[in-house]
Amino acid sequence: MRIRTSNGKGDINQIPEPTLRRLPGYLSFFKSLKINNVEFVSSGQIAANFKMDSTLVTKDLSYTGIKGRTKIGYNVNLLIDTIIQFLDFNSQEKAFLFGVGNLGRALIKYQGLKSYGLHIVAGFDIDPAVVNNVLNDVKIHPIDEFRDLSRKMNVRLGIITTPDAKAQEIADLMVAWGIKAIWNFTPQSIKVPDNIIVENTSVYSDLAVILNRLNNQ
Amino acid sequence: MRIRTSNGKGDINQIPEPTLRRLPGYLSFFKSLKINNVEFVSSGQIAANFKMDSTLVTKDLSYTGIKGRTKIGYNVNLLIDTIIQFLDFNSQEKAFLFGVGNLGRALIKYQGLKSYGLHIVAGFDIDPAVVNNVLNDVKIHPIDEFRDLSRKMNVRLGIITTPDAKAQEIADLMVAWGIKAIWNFTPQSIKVPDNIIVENTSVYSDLAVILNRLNNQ
DNA sequence: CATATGTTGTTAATAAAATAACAATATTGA
DNA sequence: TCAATATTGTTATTTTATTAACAACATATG
Ligand SMILES: NC(=O)c1ccc[n+]([C@@H]2O[C@H](COP(=O)([O-])OP(=O)(O)OC[C@H]3O[C@@H](n4cnc5c(N)ncnc54)[C@H](O)[C@@H]3O)[C@@H](O)[C@H]2O)c1
Ligand SMILES: NC(=O)c1ccc[n+]([C@@H]2O[C@H](COP(=O)([O-])OP(=O)(O)OC[C@H]3O[C@@H](n4cnc5c(N)ncnc54)[C@H](O)[C@@H]3O)[C@@H](O)[C@H]2O)c1
Repeated sequence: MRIRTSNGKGDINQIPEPTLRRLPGYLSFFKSLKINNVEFVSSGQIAANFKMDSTLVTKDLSYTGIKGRTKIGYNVNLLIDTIIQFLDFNSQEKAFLFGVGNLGRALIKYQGLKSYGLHIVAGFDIDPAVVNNVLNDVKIHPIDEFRDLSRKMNVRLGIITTPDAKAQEIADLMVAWGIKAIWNFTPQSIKVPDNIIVENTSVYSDLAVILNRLNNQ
Repeated sequence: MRIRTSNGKGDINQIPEPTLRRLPGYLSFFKSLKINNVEFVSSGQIAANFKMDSTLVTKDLSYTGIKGRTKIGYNVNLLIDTIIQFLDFNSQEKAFLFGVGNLGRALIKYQGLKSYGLHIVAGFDIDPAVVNNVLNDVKIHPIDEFRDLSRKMNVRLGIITTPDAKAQEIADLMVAWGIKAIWNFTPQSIKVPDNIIVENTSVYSDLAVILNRLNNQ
């Protein structure tokens, strides 16, 4: 699911975004290999699993700094550790989530995100029916507590799962109170200063691709 | 400018996937313009909203066949209608959803998907606590009713929101009973015959990008 | 021990996408 | 009416990503 977002880059040897996006998929595959007690895996085997070119796998993995062994392949445990390290998936980045509705609740309840580096530490909503609830140890606060909690907790990442129409006002609030990166699940494009990182997750883009493939080929 | 209507496999003028993925974002923007009674919009204004190059906007829109007016821009209503038509977002493609947990429930309950061409017509689960429930007019069935319902309803699209470890077995079942396209929300890569369309929605890829931007620039 | 072979990892070639350049032209306003 | 100009839409160029080619080499095998 991906929409290329502009990002300031000073680093000339930066990892290509397509590579970055493929790494979590590799990781998931390697974890399942580990469960099946597979010790080594070659770029060819990885490529076959994802129906892609093996040289692309090699190139992708080389960005993480991992070394394979000729005629043997890559050590699965090492692959897992290296990718987790490379992607900061053990960083437990703290995040605030705004809009604890259907999707917001699913994200908060989903424990899997923790092993991919994300720790949602608080939710915010305007609906009295959800405010002050606790889901999975995550407390839901009224919006006006954001300011104080932001100061206290030093959170850099904010997630928007409010209705589309509220996305911009929440984004403005986030910027005002020190959020550095915004993960936007609404289809609405939000406007923020250049130094703020924005990542849009658009299931609609995926849907567009699926319908196009179903109907036009 | 050439109108590109057919996107068959052999067609030289097939729409690039990046373009396809951007169209729903444009659509959302145009809808908000319509709400604000904006009648015309130029590629420059669109580009400014998304912080992108205006020629790319022009190119993207040209694939849908829409014509702009020099010095005026594009008609907003026409843009909306044309993109919806182009993306088959009024097709109400029927879909089965497997695994009515946190995420599956959110998708079923989310009415917004209807205006993006998707109509989830039934859910399937193994948990007795959810089987036979009805969410938003969508009934949850036990897995073993899939075969009969599949025959009856002629559904082409299947959604996987089960736990990761079950993704492959559900995919196999789908293929066996005639599903043509699979939308996979698990990080697990699934193996299916070449003629089956697979779209993976990976929030982990988005997360990888966010953490990379936060920590490495 | 020596040779054949599978695999990595690098460099070169190709393909795809984004950006730039620019020509055509409809609209505005003097 | 006519020149100035904003905007589309095409073609060319540049950039980025993928695929191909191949050299290096560790391992297995005879
Ligand atoms: N539900 C899904 O499966 C799904 C899938 C893809 C995208 N989305 C997107 O996610 C967003 C939310 O969808 P949803 O189905 O969870 O909606 P929802 O209506 O269930 O939840 C929205 C929540 O936001 C809260 N809210 C409203 N205004 C707020 C504000 N100003 N500040 C804080 N909270 C506020 C509401 O009280 C509600 O709890 C939408 O933009 C939708 O397009 C949802
Ligand atoms: N929850 C999220 O926000 C979220 C976000 C991103 C990705 N995901 C992915 O979505 C998947 C589901 O996540 P979740 O949080 O909804 O999990 P969940 O445990 O809440 O839901 C899984 C559901 O699948 C059902 N199930 C189990 N085995 C099944 C089978 N063989 N056939 C049919 N149904 C079966 C379970 O009964 C349960 O209702 C996971 O792979 C997860 O990685 C979830």
